Amino acid sequence: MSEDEAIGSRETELLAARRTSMEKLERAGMPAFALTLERALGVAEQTPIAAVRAAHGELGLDDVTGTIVTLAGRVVLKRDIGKLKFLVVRDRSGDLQMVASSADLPEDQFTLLDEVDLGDIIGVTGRVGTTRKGELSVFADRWAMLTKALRPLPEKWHGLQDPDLQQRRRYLHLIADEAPRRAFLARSAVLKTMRRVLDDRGFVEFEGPMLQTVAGGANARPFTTHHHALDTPMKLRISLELYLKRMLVGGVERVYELGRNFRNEGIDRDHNPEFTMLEAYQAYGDYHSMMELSEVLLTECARAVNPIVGRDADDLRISVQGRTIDLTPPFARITILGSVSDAVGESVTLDHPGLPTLATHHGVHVERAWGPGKIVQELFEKLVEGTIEQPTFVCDFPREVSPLARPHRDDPGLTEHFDLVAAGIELVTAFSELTDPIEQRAKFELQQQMKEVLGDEVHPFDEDFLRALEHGMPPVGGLGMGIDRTLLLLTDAASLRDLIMFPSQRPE
RNA sequence: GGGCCCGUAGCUCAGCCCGGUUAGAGCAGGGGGCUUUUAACCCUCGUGUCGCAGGUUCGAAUCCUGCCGGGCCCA
Repeated sequence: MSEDEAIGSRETELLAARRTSMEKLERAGMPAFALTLERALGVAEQTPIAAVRAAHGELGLDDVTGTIVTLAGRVVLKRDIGKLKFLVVRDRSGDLQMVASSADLPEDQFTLLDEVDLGDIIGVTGRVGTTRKGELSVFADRWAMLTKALRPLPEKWHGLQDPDLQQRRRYLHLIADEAPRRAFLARSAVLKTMRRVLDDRGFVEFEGPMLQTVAGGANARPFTTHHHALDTPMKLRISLELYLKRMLVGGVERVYELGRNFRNEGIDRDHNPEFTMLEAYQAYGDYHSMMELSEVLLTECARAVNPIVGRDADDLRISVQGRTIDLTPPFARITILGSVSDAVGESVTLDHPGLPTLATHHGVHVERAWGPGKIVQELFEKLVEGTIEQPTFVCDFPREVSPLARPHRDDPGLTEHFDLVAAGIELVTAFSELTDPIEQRAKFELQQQMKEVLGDEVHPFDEDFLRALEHGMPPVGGLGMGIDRTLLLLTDAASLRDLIMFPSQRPE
């Protein structure tokens, strides 16, 4: 937006005042946008504010040391007493007060401080000490503008409250509030921890294609686009699975991908059109191996996130939505049929003749095309999933609803498929993977028939994936873990939008 | 898709129920003062699409309808 498009005279006036300050600085020979700290101030390195605090925690009142430091950061508060000015500077590690006295600074340097506004990024060199009230400060010998802010900061006490603006102008939210910074750091900690755990176990990180001609591996509407050079429609991936399995066919026995999936569906507190998933595959493992891996991944991520959100690193009893969730392994193991049986108060099996009636009785709308397995899954989601607080492996999903999992070793009507649920949130889905290409084709065909009957969009399935399976994939355990949902649990956030710095939004 | 709530200055919010001077405050900003402040303080300065459109009325930020944007809950 150019300045003449600014709406409202108040805003125009604020912007004009900052332009005027900028011009005054430059007329006085101080660039409003410095090249480097060294060029501006003659010092190459800033001292992190946390380091200044750590080194000078024991000073009493009115005690100025001989230690010279250089701070660089954003001015977040300014108190001007006339011949004495107090500015609070914020860097990545914390806040520290700068004291500027007309007695210590050259006159032109002191006068130019009038042109420093809240939000400007400055550099300061001076002695570390305390004021008469004991506030740790840097007593400035010289300072320089590093970057002039041409727009004002949000309200200094209440910050940026409008949830829409918090997301659209996340840069301001990050300045005004520590919550988004914690969310950002927690995500980084989770990603780093997952890579460490998997790398230590011999897994190799892989990057599969995001642009695909067939978007498979899940049931979701894809985003579509067009590749001009190939003159062909393309889709953004909805899952990582099918390309990781191709790598297994190719002989990579332990492989994982941490990456973005895209689903062209609704937005709410736990859905965003783009979201981050971990998928990991371990040859010669099965879903029991994946349970152990899930436990390690979740607890290690908790230890990494804990210090960021103010818990002791090893505290695995975390508070989520007012309840205490104990992440200490081993997690509980239940079966989906057992849990649904408990919820309805009678034994539920896949050959239970009254299943549709039972479901309707419990408020589940039953589609004609649904078989018993789908009804059981719906009953589970409606009656059980949200009530599971402590981390629990819900095991042995019906074959009908789990097209990529292998049949259960003890019951061919079920699959070796578990979901890990905690605080009512589904965190992990894992299988003993289906390796039989004939069975896999039959499953895909069944899924398509179901969609046709329901009138849903039918997409062709991935023939090359089936060809790869026909070349032979070793027995393999695989898991998919939602990173955003894991963060929702570990940071006790209210919504995914608090954890995704720039969530999908309507254009401004 | 259904229900409830919100939208007033750059930011944070009053005012709306029960219509009636010229729509207010704090922060930020302009001017002035102040050598120890801690959201500094004191004096002073306001050209706002009261989300948009329509309606009711002598009169609408305020009541009604529709729309747009956002939030929470449910599906």
